[in-house]
Amino acid sequence: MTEVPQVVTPKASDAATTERPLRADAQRNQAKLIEAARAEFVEHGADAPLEDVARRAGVGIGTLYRRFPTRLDLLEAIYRNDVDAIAGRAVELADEADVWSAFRTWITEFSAYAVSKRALFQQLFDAIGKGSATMTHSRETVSAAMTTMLERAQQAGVVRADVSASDVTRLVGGCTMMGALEPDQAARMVEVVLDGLRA
Amino acid sequence: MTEVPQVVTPKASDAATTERPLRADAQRNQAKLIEAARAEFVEHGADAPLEDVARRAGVGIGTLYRRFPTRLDLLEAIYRNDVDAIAGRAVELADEADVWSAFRTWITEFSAYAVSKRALFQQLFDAIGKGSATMTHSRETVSAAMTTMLERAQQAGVVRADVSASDVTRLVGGCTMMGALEPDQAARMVEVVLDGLRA
DNA sequence: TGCGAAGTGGAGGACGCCTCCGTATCGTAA
DNA sequence: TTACGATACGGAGGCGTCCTCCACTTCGCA
Repeated sequence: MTEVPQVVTPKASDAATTERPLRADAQRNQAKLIEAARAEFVEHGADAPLEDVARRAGVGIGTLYRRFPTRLDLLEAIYRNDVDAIAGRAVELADEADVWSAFRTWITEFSAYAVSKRALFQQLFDAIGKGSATMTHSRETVSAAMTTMLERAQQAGVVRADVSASDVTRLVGGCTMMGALEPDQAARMVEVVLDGLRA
Repeated sequence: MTEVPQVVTPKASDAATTERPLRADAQRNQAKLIEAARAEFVEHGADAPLEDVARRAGVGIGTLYRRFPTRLDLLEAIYRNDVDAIAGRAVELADEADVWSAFRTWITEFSAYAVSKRALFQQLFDAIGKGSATMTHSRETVSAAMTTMLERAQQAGVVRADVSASDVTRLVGGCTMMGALEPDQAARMVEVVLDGLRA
């Protein structure tokens, strides 16, 4: 219900490291594992048995462990995947004729997603540190998407011109990440922020 | 180093429930278990084997499980214990001649403790919910201690009069609980707050 | 001092974690 | 197309932790 991401981008080898790409079957399995893990973690919490994840993905437990040596690696992969999906959603929404509605939709989806995964983020964040490649990637990706959405909305004159992308990120982040809020309370706060942003 | 609490108050049956008190040996074991669990969790993280906790306490694993059916129950007991210790510390400090120094010490210790256990709290909080007896007890106890410390400091004229206990709690809480801060960064923020509070 | 209630301890079954290596599949070069 | 090394797969099994269960011990009241 608050699940935004579905897009499984097999992800071309990103960083500088010159590793040869995964074999085709391995790539398929990796994608299946991420998908299965997401589903399993949603249904049974973030410490569902990894054997169940492997079974659901239709691969052996050994394959899971080769690709994701720890549970955290799996969580990290899901997270990256989700961040990419959120950015992808911004691209999709860029086609919408109603610019305000597109902006509004994106912010709402983004924050709903953030709320639903707050505890998970905290855990990841604590474990891998804010300097990690994943966190940098996440910051940059979200920031780029936010900039795109915001600039379009500002050029169309539906969002006030005196706020920056980082302001908006901080505002929305503040509504969703701090404290243990009820989802609908966070949603109300986001409504207020959106109201404040509208030109 | 950031470990404030040592006081193990065996805790008279608190709520309304008319349960007969624990037998003396059971009470001793309960205290030993809490103490051992605290030590074990500090040394090996919050998912140290419960068998080790039992061994360290010098009791059987069965005894541990009878008293604390889940790991969370144990964490909860430690937390309650700690909250009581912090409140106890406020009482101790009420004797200090230098009122400002006492206030400052208490706030510093309080926040250092909060920072050191932030992740744990988050976990507990998410698991048992803010309406739980433990959380209510915690809120009330801390609030009472804060009120005591603050009023004394205000009457002595060392802390500005226009702030309430809940303001201060929120300020300090804000420095310590939000985001994944480095301990010394949090400490600096607390310094700033203290500076702002001084009359 | 005796006796029932309360408490204890730890063996053992269940279950999840993770490794290891024989087998299968891929992809490239001829 | 074949052939062959590199790459990847699967899952049995060893290990460690969880948690239950119940025969035995201890407490504390009369």
